[in-house]
Amino acid sequence: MPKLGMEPLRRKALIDATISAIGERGSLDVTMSEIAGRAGVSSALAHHYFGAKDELLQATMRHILSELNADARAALQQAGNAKERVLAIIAVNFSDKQFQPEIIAAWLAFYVEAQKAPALRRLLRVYARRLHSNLMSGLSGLMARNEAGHVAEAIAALIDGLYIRRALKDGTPNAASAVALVEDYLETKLLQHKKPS
Amino acid sequence: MPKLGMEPLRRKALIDATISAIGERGSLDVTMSEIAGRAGVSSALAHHYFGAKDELLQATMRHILSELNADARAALQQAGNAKERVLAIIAVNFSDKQFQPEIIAAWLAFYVEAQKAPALRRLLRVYARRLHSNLMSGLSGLMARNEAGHVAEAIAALIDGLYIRRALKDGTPNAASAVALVEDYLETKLLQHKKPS
DNA sequence: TATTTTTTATTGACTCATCAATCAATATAA
DNA sequence: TTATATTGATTGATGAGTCAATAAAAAATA
Repeated sequence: MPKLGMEPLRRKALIDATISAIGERGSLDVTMSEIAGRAGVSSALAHHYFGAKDELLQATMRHILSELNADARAALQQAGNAKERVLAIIAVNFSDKQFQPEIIAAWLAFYVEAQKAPALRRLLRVYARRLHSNLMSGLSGLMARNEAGHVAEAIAALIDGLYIRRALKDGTPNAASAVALVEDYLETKLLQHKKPS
Repeated sequence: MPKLGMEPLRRKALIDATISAIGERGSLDVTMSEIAGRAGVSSALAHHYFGAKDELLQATMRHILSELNADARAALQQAGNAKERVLAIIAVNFSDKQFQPEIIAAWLAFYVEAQKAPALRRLLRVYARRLHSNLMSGLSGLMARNEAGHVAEAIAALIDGLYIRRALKDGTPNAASAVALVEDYLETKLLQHKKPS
């Protein structure tokens, strides 16, 4: 059993520390020392493994994105029909794992940072495209293609909007009501545009 | 004709400069010198009139909020019936004046800053409440009260979501399609819950 | 009106704190 | 004895906030 190097362990710990630090401060204005401290190492080591702060932030965003993606894939696997696919994607975005203060704060902060950092902007674009295509994978079986496109846009906007609004409220975010709201929208649209089968 | 002091002029100029600086940088990471420079004064003067940077940022947020509020009031004045009231509020949020890159960037940045700055958080709460009650002023005439509440929540989330998503795209934001999306949602809900009259 | 006096407007230069990034030095393991 | 892991101490830049000094305008007084 080969003993792995420290690198992957440290990277993971630093990324986790970054998320929790961002979650607590509510913004990317977190020092490398703060992050390193949470991970139990010196700031010099953080620089050693990530080079610059930007890269650590990018890696963190990439991590959040890939977790979300993994969850989405798994959920789609379980889904039996088209409608369940859509519901699955909605559910993933408001799952306990995703819809928690830390992660929400990180999303918001990264959205802002993406305004000046092209690398982050690219990452967020990837996320937007993936969300859209995941939604379409279900919606296109339920209504006309162009209609499905509009509904996907609306659901995506609803999700982002609910995230941002949740960030404003105190206490534990209530995922249930958020899901209910989005599902209600979907239900309404399904009644309106039911594809003849 | 009394010659007014410089204070109101400078304050206005500094707030405008703040908005444009935030718009360009895409975040609140703007120096006082940068802002002061844009307003054609020294950073010392900015401190003289506003004390601290936080206060300038708060004043800027308050300014944006009050402009939006003024527009909303004016639009509601014009509206004849309940439905027009709702449409008016939607229209205001995507008007040329509000739905422009600078203002959108500012909103986004302020949302993030509100996570740590209680004063800004309070301001955003006020905005959220006002938007909700403005929407309700029309919706409650169109459907049952509890249903109206849900629809108002959804419209508010859609608006915030469309703002945040627009920030990601390049080029001039396309307000028309955003309005169409929200209006389509409203239309659908009206068909579904039309109040018997 | 001409003058001093006071208030308002404005800035350059400075201080102080914070932080990202570096590096030489040390410890630990292969 | 070479590669990996780790840090304390340092550097350098940046930027908020202060302050004493000057300019300009307004008010008061002669």
